[in-house]
Amino acid sequence: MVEVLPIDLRSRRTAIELLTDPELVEKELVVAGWAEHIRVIGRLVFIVLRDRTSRIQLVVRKNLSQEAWKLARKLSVESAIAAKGVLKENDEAPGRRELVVHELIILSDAEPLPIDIREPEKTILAKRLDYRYLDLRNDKIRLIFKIQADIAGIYRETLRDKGFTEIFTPKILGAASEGGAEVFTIIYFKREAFLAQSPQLYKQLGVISGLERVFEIGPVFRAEQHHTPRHLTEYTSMDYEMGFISDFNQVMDVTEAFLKNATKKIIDKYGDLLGKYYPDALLEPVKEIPRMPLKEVQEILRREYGKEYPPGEDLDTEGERLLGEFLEKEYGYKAVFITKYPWGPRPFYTMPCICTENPGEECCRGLKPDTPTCSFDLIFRGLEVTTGGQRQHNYECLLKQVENKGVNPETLSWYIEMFKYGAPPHGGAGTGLERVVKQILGLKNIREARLLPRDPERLTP
RNA sequence: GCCGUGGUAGUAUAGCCUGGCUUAGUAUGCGGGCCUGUCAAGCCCGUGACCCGGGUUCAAAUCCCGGCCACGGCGCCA
Repeated sequence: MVEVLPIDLRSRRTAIELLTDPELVEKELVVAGWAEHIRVIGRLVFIVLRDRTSRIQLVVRKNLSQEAWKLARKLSVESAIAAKGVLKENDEAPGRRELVVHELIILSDAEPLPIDIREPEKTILAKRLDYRYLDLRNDKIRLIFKIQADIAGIYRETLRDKGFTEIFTPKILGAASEGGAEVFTIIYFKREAFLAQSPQLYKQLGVISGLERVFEIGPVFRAEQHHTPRHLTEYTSMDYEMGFISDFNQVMDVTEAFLKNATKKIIDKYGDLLGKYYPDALLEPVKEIPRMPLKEVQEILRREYGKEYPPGEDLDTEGERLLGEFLEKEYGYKAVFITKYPWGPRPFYTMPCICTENPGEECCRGLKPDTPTCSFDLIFRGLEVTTGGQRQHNYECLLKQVENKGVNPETLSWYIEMFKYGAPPHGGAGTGLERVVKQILGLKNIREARLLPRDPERLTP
């Protein structure tokens, strides 16, 4: 038996149509959505109905439809409902229009809500995440994910326009690829396998394969027990890799184009809402991104804040934050590329600067922790959002670098082999999507920027 | 992983320091009632809580230990 609803949802109109379409006034219309507010005023019930587009007020009068009125006065907040009625103009209605209802059905009744969805900041984030589907009923929260989707879209657009091909690489790996970050071990039938912590090696495969310019937007996994507002164990990495570059500035150009594009388009589209909902949101697009060698940055931090860094040391969290503050205050810069990181903290495939200045087999001999490399980080509003650089494409040098880092070449044999067959000079970068979203919106915690975050404790929902 | 702080109704908090003065306070939600122009509606009535385990004590929300969880700092990282 098929149950036929008394209201046909195929003729459903959206709230925004009811509010704006001049043709619809005085017409009989169907709407459906969630009952956001229910106000019972005696023989009169006001329901604010919310759908994906907007909200429209429904008025249910006892003298018009006793049946609908009875349902309406007992309706619970956030129930899914559908209504049929006549659209009227009324100065007292929000948006100056309301639907005078003569038929109402409850599609799905809602129990009392376990969290306050009207003001999300009143409930602790952990509780909101337990009920994320209810948390998202709030416009302000849904906005985060609309912006996230757009940022991923802008990344895709930016790279396609530059001739990059989107690829999809494995996330289940037979060998832990990069070292550095901890990897998750999983059981793959009867064998041990690993979750990808980065698409790095596969992006390079994409370049060498002849695609030349590739990108990927996909999940990566980091088995690190961080308890910070900027780490997740699973996040979305936006990566690209490009061949036939003359130096790593060309790589930074791509990341720079993306960040400028993203901030401009997001602010153009959502600037008003950002200002209204997120007091710390970025309201000015990123215009200029200076490129400063790490040594210079450390010199500034020493001079301005008295921070000391031994040679071959990366910045610490405080240093990143202070640098962001300083550049913003002094020059109005929202973002900065820190370049020429020393070999010590960088992975084995990183291109040492001496190899680009004086190519040859000798260039990668005797790399020391403080040897500068053609690599960079992008700090956006005081937080590292991107890491990138030029990669070593010389087979002999690569072997030396693998050895220098103490990586077992056998687990990487397929990768190292590639460099015997015409690997062009190349480089690329990886950007954390959630970090970009966090920094644009000025969110306090990265978990807010992930639909269903995973951290060392949380595995549900 | 180390360090710090915290865990009280559905939600958010007060009480904890100085154990008994508490029938655990407040706001909001929720249930019931009144109301034909509400718009975070209003008014009246009602409902509901000390994270788990152990210990100290005549007596534990309160003090001690362990666990779990949360938030943050650091290392590290996108």
